[in-house]
Amino acid sequence: MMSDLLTERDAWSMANCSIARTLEIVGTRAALLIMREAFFGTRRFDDFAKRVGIGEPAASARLKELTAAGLLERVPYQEPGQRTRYAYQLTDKGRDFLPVLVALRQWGDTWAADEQGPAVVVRHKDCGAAVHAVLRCDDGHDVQLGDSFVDAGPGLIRVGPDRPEPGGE
Amino acid sequence: MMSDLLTERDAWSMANCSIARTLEIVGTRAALLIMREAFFGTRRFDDFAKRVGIGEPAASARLKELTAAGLLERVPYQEPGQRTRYAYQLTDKGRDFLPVLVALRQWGDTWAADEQGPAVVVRHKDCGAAVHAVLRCDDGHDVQLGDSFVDAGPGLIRVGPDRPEPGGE
DNA sequence: TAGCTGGCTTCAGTAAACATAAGTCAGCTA
DNA sequence: TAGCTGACTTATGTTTACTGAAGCCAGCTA
Repeated sequence: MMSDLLTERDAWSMANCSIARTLEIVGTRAALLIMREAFFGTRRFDDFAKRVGIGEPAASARLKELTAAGLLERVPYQEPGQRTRYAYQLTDKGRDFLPVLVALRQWGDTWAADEQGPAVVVRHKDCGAAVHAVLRCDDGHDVQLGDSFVDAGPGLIRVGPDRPEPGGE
Repeated sequence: MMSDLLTERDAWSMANCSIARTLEIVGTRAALLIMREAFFGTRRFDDFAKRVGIGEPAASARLKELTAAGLLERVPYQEPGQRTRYAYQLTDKGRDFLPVLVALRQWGDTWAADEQGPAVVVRHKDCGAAVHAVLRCDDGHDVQLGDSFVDAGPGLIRVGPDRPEPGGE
């Protein structure tokens, strides 16, 4: 679980952290639940507010952020006898967020589940079996928990020396 | 991406939602970044505050919540010539959260990346190849984006009728 | 025993994310 | 043209998550 890199954790900066940068966009409860709803198929403003359980101003703010960030797009639609309206729908960028939601749901199902079982299940279109998020390496191996370690990437910013962590693994 | 269930989305309640329940525990930016640091090997109070970039009161509050929720545990340790101190370390419940962080990092690497590439890479212990979160169904098939749909689970609470979503897929 | 240090807690204030309620506006229907 | 509806926006207030600075306590070292 640990590499030598971690013994010099203070030697690198988190200024360039993909997790932190992702959370700048979807770091609120409401934004993540709006993404959940978008995957459930919700498209209309009022429905987002109602189904996420937030007020309209909050829905407006979060939808605007997610649209500006490119996870959702406003597309015009027209129902017969109605004027043109706009629906919020997932872009490719937004659709690619599904693994995060599946992983969150999966953790909740495992560790914070209701007695009655999960409310919703994501299924594979082809076979109908339940879908899970799993870890896999580029060589194609399944990666079990504890079988991975954190390494420096090309964008790592080093800033100074470090002291060792207590205990060790 | 959509099932017939979604055309009756208002017929089910999200009172029993694993994603929402998970976000009750780790729904803040600081809590998620503390979990990131825990996987990086950080164990001491001051280091969490410094490396996450939050104040000590915020670190204290979030660490207390994560400990109470069982993702972290306070374990005593003693360095030579020092008194007994406590370190925060991941429990099984906390370690099982890794796929969420991998998925978040992966999305950030893809869609909000720095020009220089990612700061850190998670690697497989056995082969050193980079680790990714992928979706797989219980029948063992890889699930591509768009090849899944949302279905009712046993814990679904139905509440009333619905109106159709605009547009359709 | 007097400091020093790590690991917090307390205090006071700010900022962000929310709530509720009311208002606006476009354009279809009557 | 007058109302109605969906989709917002605006106004105001509350709650939650933070910040910085200071204080406290245990126990090791001098």
